[in-house]
Amino acid sequence: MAKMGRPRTFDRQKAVMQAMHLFWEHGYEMTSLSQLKANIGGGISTPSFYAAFGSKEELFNEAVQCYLETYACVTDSLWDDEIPPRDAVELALRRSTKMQCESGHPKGCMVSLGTMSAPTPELTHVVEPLTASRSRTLQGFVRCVERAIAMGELPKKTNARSMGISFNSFLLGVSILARDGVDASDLDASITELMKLWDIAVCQPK
Amino acid sequence: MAKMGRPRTFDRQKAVMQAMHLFWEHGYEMTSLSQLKANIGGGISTPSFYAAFGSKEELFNEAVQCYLETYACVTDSLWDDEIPPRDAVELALRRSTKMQCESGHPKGCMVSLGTMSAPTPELTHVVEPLTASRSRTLQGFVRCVERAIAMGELPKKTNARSMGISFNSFLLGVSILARDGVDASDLDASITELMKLWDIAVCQPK
DNA sequence: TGACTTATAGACTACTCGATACATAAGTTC
DNA sequence: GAACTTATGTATCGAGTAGTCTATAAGTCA
Repeated sequence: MAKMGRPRTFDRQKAVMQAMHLFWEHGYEMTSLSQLKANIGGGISTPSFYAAFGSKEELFNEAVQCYLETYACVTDSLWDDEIPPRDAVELALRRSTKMQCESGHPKGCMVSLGTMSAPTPELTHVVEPLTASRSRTLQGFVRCVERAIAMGELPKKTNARSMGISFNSFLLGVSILARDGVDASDLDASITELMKLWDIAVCQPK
Repeated sequence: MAKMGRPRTFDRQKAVMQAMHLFWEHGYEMTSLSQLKANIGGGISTPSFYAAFGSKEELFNEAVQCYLETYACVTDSLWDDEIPPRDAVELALRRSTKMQCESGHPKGCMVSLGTMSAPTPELTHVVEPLTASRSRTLQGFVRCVERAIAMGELPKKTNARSMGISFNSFLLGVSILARDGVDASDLDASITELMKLWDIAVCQPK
């Protein structure tokens, strides 16, 4: 059974993706309704926008959800117990960095850059999914180190949280460096450096 | 000789500092004139604002200059040739991280977070001093590694740019973690981890 | 004192923000 | 066909944006 009523003149799912790119680029507050409307299906009117998405905030939530289900999956390896923990960490770093430098979408990570997306206290709840995602990624890095300790790959005295924070902080910084135009190859080479942190921890006396 | 004309009712230098804190917290675009006016000397009028500072952009420039001359000095060790290069890197990381977590001012680094401060192309020139400062800090880290290589502390085959990017990316990430409320002690411990990157490079075969 | 200089306060400009009312167009269902 | 449902276009809302105009207050200098 087909849907009733006058059909929409634009592709709603495509519109959410376009909105995601705008929010990714400029953040929540700095992306205006005019921008969003202009970039959806070659330009739509205000009532069409509200009929389709409810409000700017609701569209943002959809856009964030869309990001988390697609681009943000580059760090999924952190929760994959079938991958050796060192590989899981390295894979997350390399995949995320590669994605952040890709062309075809804004540079950097929408989740990381979302820190400055809603600077006022009233808007904290809007970016809550981004905050939660950052927290989850940090936990993912820590988890991999803990898994390596449990497996006996890393010594028991290894400080999992400190190591996790090191990897995570590096990755957060990549968003800013990618925005500043640092080459993907340079960032990838620095991951090779960073992974030595893991290797030296392996050699540490028990 | 005293200054002519009606005296200002607020401390101009203090006002620049207050503006700096606001821009630091919310970024350039997201800090409104109303906020700035309300937070200067217990509240000033619009004409007073423009008489004293010229425009929002000019005040921002002064605020950035103020930041660079004060808080941003935490990384000065990177250019101090009297400090051994490893110490210079560690000092920059620890001082900056400590500063970013201090109370009494916004969390994180104004320069790092400035990436999202002016998301539109027309505003690129406004945040240019911040962009330049980020570039300079990256060069500072690379420079320390190069200095260590020249001194024979690190092997000649060390990739200075990769190592520099690793340290710098970590430090950029600290701004986001500090905003997310990660403890200063946890960040400091992760610096201890990160510095092992240097020590393993020292042990590398020539 | 009077001329000069500077800062102040209140009112106002043109513009953009997110969001809404109302009438109409374009489909499906009966 | 008529009833129903949904999307669209025009016009508009009140609030907030950065910034300006005009008049006045408060100081220094001769």
